[in-house]
Amino acid sequence: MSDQERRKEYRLVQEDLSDQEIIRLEKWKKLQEKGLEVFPHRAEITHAVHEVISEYSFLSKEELEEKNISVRVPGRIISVRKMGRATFFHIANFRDKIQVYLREDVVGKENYELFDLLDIGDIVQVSGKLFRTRTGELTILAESYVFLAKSFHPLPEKWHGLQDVELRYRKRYLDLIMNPVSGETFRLRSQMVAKIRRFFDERGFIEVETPMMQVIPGGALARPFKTFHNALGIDLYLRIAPELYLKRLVVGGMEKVYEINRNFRNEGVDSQHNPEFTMLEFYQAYIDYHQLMELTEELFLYLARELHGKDEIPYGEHTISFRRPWKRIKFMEAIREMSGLAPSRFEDQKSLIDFAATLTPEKRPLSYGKALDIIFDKLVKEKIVQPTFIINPPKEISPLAKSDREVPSEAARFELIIAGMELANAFSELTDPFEQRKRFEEQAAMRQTGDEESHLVDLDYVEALEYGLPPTGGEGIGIDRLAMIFSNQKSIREVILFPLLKPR
RNA sequence: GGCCCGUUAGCUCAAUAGGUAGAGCAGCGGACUCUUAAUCCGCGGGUUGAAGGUUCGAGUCCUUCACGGGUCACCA
Repeated sequence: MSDQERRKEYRLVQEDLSDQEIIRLEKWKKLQEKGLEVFPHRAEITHAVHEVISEYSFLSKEELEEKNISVRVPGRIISVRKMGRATFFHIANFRDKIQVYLREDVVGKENYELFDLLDIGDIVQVSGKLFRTRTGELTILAESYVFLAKSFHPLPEKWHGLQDVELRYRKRYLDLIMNPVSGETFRLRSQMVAKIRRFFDERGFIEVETPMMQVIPGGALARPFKTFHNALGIDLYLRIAPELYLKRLVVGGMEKVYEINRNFRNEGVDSQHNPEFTMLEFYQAYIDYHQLMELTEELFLYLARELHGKDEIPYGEHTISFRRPWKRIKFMEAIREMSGLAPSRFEDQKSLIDFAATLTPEKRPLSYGKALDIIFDKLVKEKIVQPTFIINPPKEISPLAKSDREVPSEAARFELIIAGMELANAFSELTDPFEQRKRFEEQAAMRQTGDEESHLVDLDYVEALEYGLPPTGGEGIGIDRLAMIFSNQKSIREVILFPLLKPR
């Protein structure tokens, strides 16, 4: 058969086949001709790779010989060292690997030669006895092996792994096969989420799921994605936050409630933002935002200890300490102390607003509160490294929060900043239905002036408040960013398995 | 969306000043029964992201486009 005929016959997705791919397809055909099942249905295994390691890696060479342990382990071939009539190779799964020793005098000439039809990347099951090599590595002395799956494409280079960032995101499976650090990051994320659930479950919270598709997207200041329901003939929005639904549940008597789920915001993509991201929101009746700060400190310290066994963790150039108590500083003081602006700049509100306007391309007139928010974001946030609660921001940028009891222009709210990123946002929830309605109407007025991120009026939610929302503290924590902190990653795309990319 | 950078063999990267596109890994053939980036000998592998342009000659210079990374803007 000519190369061209082969290329036509083998219908791989990728149309131009390399020599290496044709060779792999030919080898696979030969396996077929030998009567081997080329797409087997199941494998009878005794251990996964990591189970062999966790159960037996502490046994010495002598102990292994004495115990004579047989295992049947599946894995992907990731490296091969052939020396005539003996071959060493490693099989791997996720982030664990184990060596296999294949000898012609053990498996027989025919089975040994069959190995020539296998390639790096193929998945096999190896049966044999555990032993230690001269250099002490735990190894399976193969007595037999079974073909489980063919890899028709060559894997990336063994030493450097897969470096191309775009390919790592588009073909995450290759990243996971080749780069152990990546597997470790996602394992840590999974454990982190499990620990968060345990933390809240142990404190009597119940986990719920609320609508992702909403008629009025609320609970945050952001632009939504729009979609359409055919049968009902209505516009729907992917949620920007679960907040208003969770508070309806507190009205209904769920006094401690949380949700871990996706939010969608129709905004830019960068190292700290993905259009869909995972958010933890929790609400506890009868507590205020000061008690939420205590709870937040507890949660983060618990996670640091459970995931890393210590109170301080490295993040880039820094060491972040979760030791309590964390710094608390008023929003306005943070701006005065850290923005680098001269004290005289704060004497005149109008000139401050004009200055803030120079920091943003926004053409609309800014309110005083919005101007302060911009100055905080641009000049202050990035300077904060250690966990810091920024408390009492302006009320007008906090339409769902109670006012501070002493300074009514301030909100009973905090934002948690770590490593220059906003990790959490929390407040004493506004429970007064009349005030809530007024705030919504003010937001609606802002929308009239062109602010697309202002909150929409949600009278159904106001009606829920009219039935009585107890005093409640509520908080949202960005799970992706939290995973960044705990896995020491600088880009949100490193902690999201399939970040949004333009289609190829 | 603006600006800067990148795109060369399956992968990781080279290619002085514009002058015949190379190496390592991977692959193929051979030697080799404790190797682990195995080693040794030999061989094949490319529309240099796409399309134009300048030039005797373009991976290299110019223009446009595509995708990605960084940064700024919006935002958590």
